[in-house]
Amino acid sequence: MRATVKDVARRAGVSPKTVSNVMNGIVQVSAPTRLRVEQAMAELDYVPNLSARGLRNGRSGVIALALPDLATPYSAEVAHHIVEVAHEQGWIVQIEETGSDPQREQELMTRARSNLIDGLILNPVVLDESAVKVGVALPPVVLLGEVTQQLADRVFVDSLGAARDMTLALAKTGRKRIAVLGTTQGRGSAAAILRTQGYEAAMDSLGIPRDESLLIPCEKWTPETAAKALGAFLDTNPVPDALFCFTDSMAIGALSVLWKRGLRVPEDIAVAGFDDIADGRYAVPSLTTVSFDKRTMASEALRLLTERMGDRAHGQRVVSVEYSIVERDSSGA
Amino acid sequence: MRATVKDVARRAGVSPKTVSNVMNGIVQVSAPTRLRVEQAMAELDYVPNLSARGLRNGRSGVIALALPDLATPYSAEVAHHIVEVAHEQGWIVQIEETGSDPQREQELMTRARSNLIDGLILNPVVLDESAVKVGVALPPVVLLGEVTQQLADRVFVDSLGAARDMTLALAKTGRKRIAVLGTTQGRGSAAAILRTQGYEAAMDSLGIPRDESLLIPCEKWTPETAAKALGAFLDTNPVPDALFCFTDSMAIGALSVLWKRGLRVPEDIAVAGFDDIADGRYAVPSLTTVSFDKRTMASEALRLLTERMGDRAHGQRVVSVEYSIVERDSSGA
DNA sequence: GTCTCACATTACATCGATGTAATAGCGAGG
DNA sequence: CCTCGCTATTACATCGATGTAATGTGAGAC
Repeated sequence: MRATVKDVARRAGVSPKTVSNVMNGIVQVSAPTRLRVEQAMAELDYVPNLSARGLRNGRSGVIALALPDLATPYSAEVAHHIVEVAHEQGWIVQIEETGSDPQREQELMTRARSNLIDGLILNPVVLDESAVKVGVALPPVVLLGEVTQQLADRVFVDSLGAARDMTLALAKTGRKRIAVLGTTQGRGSAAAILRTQGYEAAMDSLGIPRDESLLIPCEKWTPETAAKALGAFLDTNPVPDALFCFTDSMAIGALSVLWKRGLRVPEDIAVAGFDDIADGRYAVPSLTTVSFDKRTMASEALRLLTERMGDRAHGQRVVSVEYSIVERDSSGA
Repeated sequence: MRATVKDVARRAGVSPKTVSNVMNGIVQVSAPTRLRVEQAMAELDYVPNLSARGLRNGRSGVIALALPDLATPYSAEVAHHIVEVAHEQGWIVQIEETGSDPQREQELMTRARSNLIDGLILNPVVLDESAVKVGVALPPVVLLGEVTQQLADRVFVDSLGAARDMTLALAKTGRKRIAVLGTTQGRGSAAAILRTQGYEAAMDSLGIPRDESLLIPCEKWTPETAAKALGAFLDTNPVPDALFCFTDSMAIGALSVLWKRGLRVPEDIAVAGFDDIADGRYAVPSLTTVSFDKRTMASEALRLLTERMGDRAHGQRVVSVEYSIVERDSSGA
């Protein structure tokens, strides 16, 4: 059986509450008593029961991280940084995948309210509208990325500005027929809309007439779907000068298709992505992309969350993470 | 304030225990009573407090997944499948990163014993020896992958066999100077040792004399380190016919270096990896690799874990997941 | 009509840690 | 020497859900 405060107390010859006081350090405990208790804890190999503590305190020390799909390189990198930062601050991280299953969102919210978690970092992609349920009965929530409605604290990268700057960077070398991959028809994700707008803003400012046919739709932002979408596009359209993919994952799928078709990157067509995932650096050719510090993103998200948990925050706060255009071989800089 | 069993009981005109009985369904509850209780739960938007339940039951419904680094594509894919399978079975998953910090392992074990988790799935890489601490006072543990000592239940892919088969597959097209990337000097990870042995077994059976210089060491299995290691190798050695990288991540780093040096894959050199990560399919050229079903791996790991949690398991059990050689463009099949 | 027996329901205690309020201990000032 | 006042420590109740043992309720058998 595992030791409890009671056991430690008995061994140290004090009351359970004194043991608790030693652990929490809020109430004064005399040096000799503290020493005896600490020794007893060590001897019994005492480890506090977090369920009991959570029940009593109403806090569990656990935060949840909800992402669409952990296997996506971008999500994985974000998760990595959040877990790392959270651990440094003593938080335990629970993973929730929202996937494509809309019911999962409901379960997630239910679980979020089951008191096992003190806060939630949510990367909404499919579930913009579901986030509406972020109500008063829920623990604090921080959103990651672009959204259509501002419903909670949020950390994001300026998709519109970044897409505009990337388009301008591609145009810099004289390329005019610039296509984008990843637009959505009808109501799409906030990121898709904003990145498309950024692209169009850049084309407008360059004085290049808009060409609807250069908007290559791709609902799911994966290499598979991107490859398929680009393949279909190339079957019926002339090759553009440049291709701006809305994520690096899509760009990797695109590079694969271009290579298979014998199109040289960047000679025949420049390619760029968004997110600066690790794989882009080792793509063939290495991928030009929109880069930002995911570590900063993670620590800002955690800061917002913990501040709100401590009731030291009011109103909805928004933190923008700086981005930069990183030009690698795929755009022939 | 959130509703508790007491509130639900009051509203339904029954005792708290009856509410509990309705939820757990072990004790018989008459249909009308059950209905009243369920209605009351719905009206009050009742959600059970998992801390309280965990305290009372000694079970939290949470399992931990410990990986070296969540940002690694392989780890991310494994995590994805484990989270997915676990969620289907109603488990909550907590993520722990063991990283390169050896002290993290200790914290991990401590946390594992804090009763917030009912079981642990551990992917040991750096921490073979630390797993020794897997003692009686710990919750059930399942190991993922190769280890040097059999310390707990385990799910793995036969690294030696797979490495042998891959080497044979590369040799099939007449290639004789086959190098491997990812060997370790001195005591390395179990996987590194076994894959090296598999390669050597294949070379022996082919009657090709061993050539120590073709063992390219690379301690950390990342694209960065692989690229560096391969670059250094190529600076001082003739180009081999084929290169078997011990992970797909390393292969991706390798492809990048080969391309930068103007070496054509597979014409000048065939390349293969191990793990069948999604990116490999979209590498340029697409990557030949050792493939296995990660979903099966995940569900087997969870099966072993839950069986042991239910005391329905004795002795140390080992499950081997089948692998296959998938030949894509990088080996010119 | 009464007695049994089976089953549904309840009162109470419990899991482990900790806040609250009361107590014990001790030194200084009158 | 006694009281006041401060600090370290303790006893007890509490968080919410659930197992245990006891109680209540009904149908069926004689």
